[in-house]
Amino acid sequence: MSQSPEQQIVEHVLDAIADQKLRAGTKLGEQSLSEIFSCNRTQVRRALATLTGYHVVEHLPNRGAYVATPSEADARHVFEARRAIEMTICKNVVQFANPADHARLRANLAQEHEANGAGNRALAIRLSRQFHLILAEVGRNPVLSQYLEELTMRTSLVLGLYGSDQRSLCAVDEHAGILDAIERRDEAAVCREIEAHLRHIEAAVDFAGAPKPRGALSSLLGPIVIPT
Amino acid sequence: MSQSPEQQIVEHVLDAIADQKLRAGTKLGEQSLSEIFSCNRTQVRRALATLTGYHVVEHLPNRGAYVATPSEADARHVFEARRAIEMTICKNVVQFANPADHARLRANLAQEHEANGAGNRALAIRLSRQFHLILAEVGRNPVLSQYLEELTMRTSLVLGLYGSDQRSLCAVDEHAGILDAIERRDEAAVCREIEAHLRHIEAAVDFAGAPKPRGALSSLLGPIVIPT
DNA sequence: TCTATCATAATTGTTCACAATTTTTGTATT
DNA sequence: AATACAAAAATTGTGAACAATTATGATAGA
Repeated sequence: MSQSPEQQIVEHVLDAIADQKLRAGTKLGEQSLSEIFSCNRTQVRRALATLTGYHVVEHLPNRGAYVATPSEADARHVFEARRAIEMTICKNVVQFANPADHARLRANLAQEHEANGAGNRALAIRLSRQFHLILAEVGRNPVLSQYLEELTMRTSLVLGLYGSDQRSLCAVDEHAGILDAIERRDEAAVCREIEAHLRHIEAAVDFAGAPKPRGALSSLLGPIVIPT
Repeated sequence: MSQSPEQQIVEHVLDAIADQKLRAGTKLGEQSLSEIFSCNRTQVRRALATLTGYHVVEHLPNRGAYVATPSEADARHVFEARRAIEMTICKNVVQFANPADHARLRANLAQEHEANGAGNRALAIRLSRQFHLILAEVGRNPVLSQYLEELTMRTSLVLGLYGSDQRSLCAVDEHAGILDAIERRDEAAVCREIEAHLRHIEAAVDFAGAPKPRGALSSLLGPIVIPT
């Protein structure tokens, strides 16, 4: 039932990054992780290698693994890649989306609104990312889905590192606009809006401001403490 | 000077796949590889994990690693992703390319012509792939470059698996047309031509024909036999 | 007080032996 | 012959010990 320790570590770290609980620069010590997830160091090692492949972890030889610290250039490259990929995804979405898909997106949107209303920032961020990932699924191209998963992760890292002004969260309304256009099957509008949306997010990033300090690993990750 | 065994294995396997010497379905045994590259099995293991991350190797638990066998759907998804990514790359190329970049592309094109004239199919394929990778470099977005590297690899796998009629090699002329448009800084033309080019390659793939048989590992890879 | 040096501790990297699983081979039975 | 079963061989997976490297902290000298 419960998956392998390796997958567990990968997913927990990804979640923690997406939720901005794990910040850029945080050291991911092998021993710490093996204790937190009560598993062998070998499996930690593999998980870290996988995360390094996703570009969300940087591996310094003999010095350990750290949550990646993307530069401004990295960030801009990630945003450009997102525009390229999400544009194509959206074209597919307009073509393929059925009522069930629409419902799924609507449901996510409602949750997003609710989280925003309740001031639950962490949940709002997570649901916002989720919206894009659902779009990718509906687009029915696993290759693009996988790339977007990686890119949204890296985006989370950027937003956590450089921060963004408060308006970026109001972008929920942009999601609503995109979804409306999708239901109208108005491809041109969808493309226009998704691109604008991504540019707004990028514009909201404050690269001038000093990168925020890194957090500590501590018990941010998996409180999977088995009391035996 | 000489890189780590792990990188060596990764690059040799990627080269062999790009050159279509290693075909889809070929088993990559850990022992065989460790003997061929005269290194530890651990390093083979890591290399195979990396290749799995690139989607060019499939890992079946307890059964070993095999050169991936993309389905027709996989292939179409890869081509669509390529269109999305190379389109954006090309826009950047038109914007950023300087005379040195033009020269680099011209040089590659000349080699391609030569290889075709000499009937050196393997070299022609390699140079054709190279052309796209140089474009990516000139586009100056490492994120897109890396994705394209992976996607061209997977394309090689597809072409090797399903084969393509002879015309696909004549596509060299399309490269020439693209380069011309780049030098004219005609963005619209470049985009139109690169998309057409990619669609031609996809159209040339014969999915109806039975997948070609897999090859043997044998000594296809690294003849790095150290006679001691 | 600051810096340099050295010993100690902690962390990462590598190797190897053993366990678990799958594949192959051989044999017997129908 | 063909199939089913069982033993043997080969292959993959795991864990732990050992080596190498880096970080830490104490001590001595300026």
